[in-house]
Amino acid sequence: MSRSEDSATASLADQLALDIQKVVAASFARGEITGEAPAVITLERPKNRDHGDYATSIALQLAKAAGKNPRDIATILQAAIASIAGVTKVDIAGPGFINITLDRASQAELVRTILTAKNAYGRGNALAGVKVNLEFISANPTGPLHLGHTRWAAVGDALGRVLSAAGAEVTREFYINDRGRQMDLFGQSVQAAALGNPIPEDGYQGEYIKDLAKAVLIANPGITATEDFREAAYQVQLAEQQRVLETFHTTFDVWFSERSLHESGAVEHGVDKLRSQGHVFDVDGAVWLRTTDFGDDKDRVIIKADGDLTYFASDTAYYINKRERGFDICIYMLGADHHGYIQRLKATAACAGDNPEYNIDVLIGQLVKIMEGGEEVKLSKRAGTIITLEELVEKVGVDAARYTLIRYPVDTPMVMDIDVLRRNTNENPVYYVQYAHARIAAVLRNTAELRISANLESFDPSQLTHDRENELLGALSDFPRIVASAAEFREPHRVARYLEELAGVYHGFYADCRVLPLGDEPIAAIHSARAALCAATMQVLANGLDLLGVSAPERM
RNA sequence: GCGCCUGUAGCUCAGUCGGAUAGAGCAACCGCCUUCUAAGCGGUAGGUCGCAGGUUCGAUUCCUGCCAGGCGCGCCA
Repeated sequence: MSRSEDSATASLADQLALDIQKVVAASFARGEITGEAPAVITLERPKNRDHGDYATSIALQLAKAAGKNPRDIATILQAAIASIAGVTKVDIAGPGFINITLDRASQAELVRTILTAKNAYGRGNALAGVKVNLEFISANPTGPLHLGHTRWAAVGDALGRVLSAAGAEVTREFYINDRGRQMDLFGQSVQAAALGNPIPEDGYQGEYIKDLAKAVLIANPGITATEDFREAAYQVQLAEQQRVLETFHTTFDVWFSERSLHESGAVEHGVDKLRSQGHVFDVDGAVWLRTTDFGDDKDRVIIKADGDLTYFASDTAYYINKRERGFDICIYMLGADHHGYIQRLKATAACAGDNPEYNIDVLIGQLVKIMEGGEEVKLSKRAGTIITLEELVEKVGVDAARYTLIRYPVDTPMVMDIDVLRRNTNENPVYYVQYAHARIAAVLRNTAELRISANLESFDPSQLTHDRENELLGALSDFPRIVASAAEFREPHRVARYLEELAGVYHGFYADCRVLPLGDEPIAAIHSARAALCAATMQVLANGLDLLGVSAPERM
């Protein structure tokens, strides 16, 4: 990543890595180490506190090419690393790890960085200038949003925020499947319900169809044609989806209608474009795309022998349309039952002359199971036992629902236990994190009352030398790279896990480091330094929760 | 049959440029509120990282094969 070049935002760790790189390069220049100098030095934060603030395994990596023992390499570098500004100790451990301990006061300068940057702390420029189209949910407008959609509503929205934080220009898009057989069945079902006829065999059976029928009749008295029912019900259902998503704090920039794709001639345009790239052919009266040129199992039909367009035709046209609207990266978030689409979508991109490794990114979300009252709630569309987004929110609230859905990687199936999410204990991680935020808010209310300054004017970093303070500073310093990696890997759950870690570290600090003076103890520099550290922590918790679309309460 | 995902503590799960003694929460057990929010903190116990090979200084992580579970393979949408 290119962040390290930017000295204004370079963290202590980035700076240290650059300094070590110079030290290593100098050693190569003097011929003390032979082989090739590494292009970049990676630092890790050791799990064990005894291993210093940062560690690098560079000596182990260089040993073989240099024909030396890794510990000898480490010894060669030791003194020079120790002379880097801010480094207080360099130890060689185990097979040749170099463990580096930094001056605590210089680490505490981070508080200044955070309180100055405020809600910009954590933002980066790894994706600066990149236009991203983020498509998620894309439900049929033929019914309420259910549990599977809800996972994407939470994760997709959070990913959008994370990508923006990494500097990308993000457009969130919802593709409305408002065309084809499902829509017709939908229209017929609503019509039948409105007229009191039996709903067609393969139609929509859910209870909500009756409600839709009622709403449609009230708004359009005298309506009779199937088409009119379809259109009226479509508008009501779409508006309903939009309303529910709003309550879930998930927003879209573009609601893209599949119909508009056909009406605008985008499908023909897409076929032409693919044909001009040489990947379209005709067999048995149908028009095909040779996706097998790019790893798909079989070629795909775009236009059927009877002249109708396949669903795949819309997909290809839509992709090409996105690219022509100027998006560099098109991210698709699809359900587990669509994993067969990855190959053909990537092949489509390749057929269009794009780089399938860069221009298109398909994420597959696995299923969500629901537990309630100790047993799994069986979900079946046919039996009408689907759980809707709205019902989930009624049961557990927006924050708990969003947070829980986001904190797991999407490619693993997950289980939501409704009973746990209703509990206000730290079995429920969202409360654990929010509580840390509220707890700090309470502490800062108290410091303000005692006129203890949490301001930077009076901030003295040399006060923060306690192990707990140092640990907290270390956790705060991780935030920017967590955000960057969440964006890079499209994994917003990393932010949630990080927040749990940070909250835990804060709670530990709180237990051992008193912020307010005890009894008639006079107010001293330590109190205000700790107050500033609390304020910095609160800022990072708030920034992180904001990336997840979860509230950061001041009182609980 | 082919393809995608998963297999880590009793349970739910973290753990990506391969790194040191594999982590968290819950459940179990033992402690900590006459001064900041106990929705919290500290401690004990709990593991053949599905199995078997391979790659190397080093593998839960990368590769191959196998076993188990979930999902999907239409000129349907």
